[in-house]
Amino acid sequence: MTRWVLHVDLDQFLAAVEQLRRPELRGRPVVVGGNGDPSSRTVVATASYEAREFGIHSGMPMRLAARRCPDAVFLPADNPTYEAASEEVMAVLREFDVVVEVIGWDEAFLQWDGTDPEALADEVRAAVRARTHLSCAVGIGDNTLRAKMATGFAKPGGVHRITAHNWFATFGDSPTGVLHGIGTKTERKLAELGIHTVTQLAEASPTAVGERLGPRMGPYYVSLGRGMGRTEMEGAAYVPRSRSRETTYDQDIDDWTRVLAEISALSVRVSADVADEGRDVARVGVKVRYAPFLTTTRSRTLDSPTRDPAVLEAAALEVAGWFRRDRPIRLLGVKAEFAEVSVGGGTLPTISERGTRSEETP
DNA sequence: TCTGGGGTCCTAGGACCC
DNA sequence: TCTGGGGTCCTAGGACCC
Repeated sequence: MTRWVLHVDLDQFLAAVEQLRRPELRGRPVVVGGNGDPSSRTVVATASYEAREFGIHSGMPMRLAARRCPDAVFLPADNPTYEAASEEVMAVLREFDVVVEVIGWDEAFLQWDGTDPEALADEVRAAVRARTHLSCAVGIGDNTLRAKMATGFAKPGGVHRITAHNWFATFGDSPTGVLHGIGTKTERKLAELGIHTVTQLAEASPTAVGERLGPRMGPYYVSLGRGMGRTEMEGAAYVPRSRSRETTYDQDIDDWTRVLAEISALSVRVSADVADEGRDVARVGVKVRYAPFLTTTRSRTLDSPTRDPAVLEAAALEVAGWFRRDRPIRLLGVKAEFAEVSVGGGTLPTISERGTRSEETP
């Protein structure tokens, strides 16, 4: 028996769900995102494979997507429907003899001890397809990182395995940016240290990298280069640390009376989410993005934790009052950070215990 | 091509206390 | 007197991910 991690990733999830409930959309370029208006200030959440052939991909501004494929079907994101579809898939996964850790609507890790992970992957794909009519790819690894990276080779709808045996053969010469957890900024900083490839990162001194990139992040990045990841999944229900709501306006806002009204409205929405959560809030934050794209945040710890909507709104308005008012605003946001939570005997860290959290990776 | 929304964790500096 | 060292909390910002 060997410990395996399977990374299950649904193909073009949002577009697939839309094509499922509207069969006339099958085979057509479908773009899901924002309010469905391709002229609004939003980005693509998911593009169907047909749309990807026009060069449309997640994160791309809607306006550009519309220019690349004017005949695509543009749909608003219908989150409740995607959540429900996701729940169905996760329920199928939980029927296997595995520990399921949900990563997002369309992704989950499975922890499994056995001898033939490909056989399990095939069973999982078949079960998901039979029960939900959705297609998924499965990456197999000896830890989370390798399983996740394997999925890139498995898409769409296939299976691929990456372990310590083929890690360096597969990624050794690749740029560090291919690693899950290293983005463009970190890739650039590593390059400044003379570290360009995965192999070079693996062989780097964790301390030296830590001096440039932080005492925890430095050694963590080196571990990524070595292909290290978790082998124990978190099977317990996810407990959120914060809830937030934010809106980008199609027209910049200049009128500060309107700004405060929007902050109130956002705080009401956050309070509703907080009420659903049934937990007290310890800190309230406000985010302001000025035109053209300058983002600032301010926050305040409450005198005592509360879920009282009136107190949360008053705090949000107070914090909003600390911002400069002399330039147009394109985005406003309100965030609530929860006080400590106890879950099944254990306690999640309080806000003030941030930074002392346990290691994620060896 | 002017760049969503909802999250997580880390970093660093200053306040404050002993 | 111009000089400490550690520890915790708070805050703003950074980076990354789905």
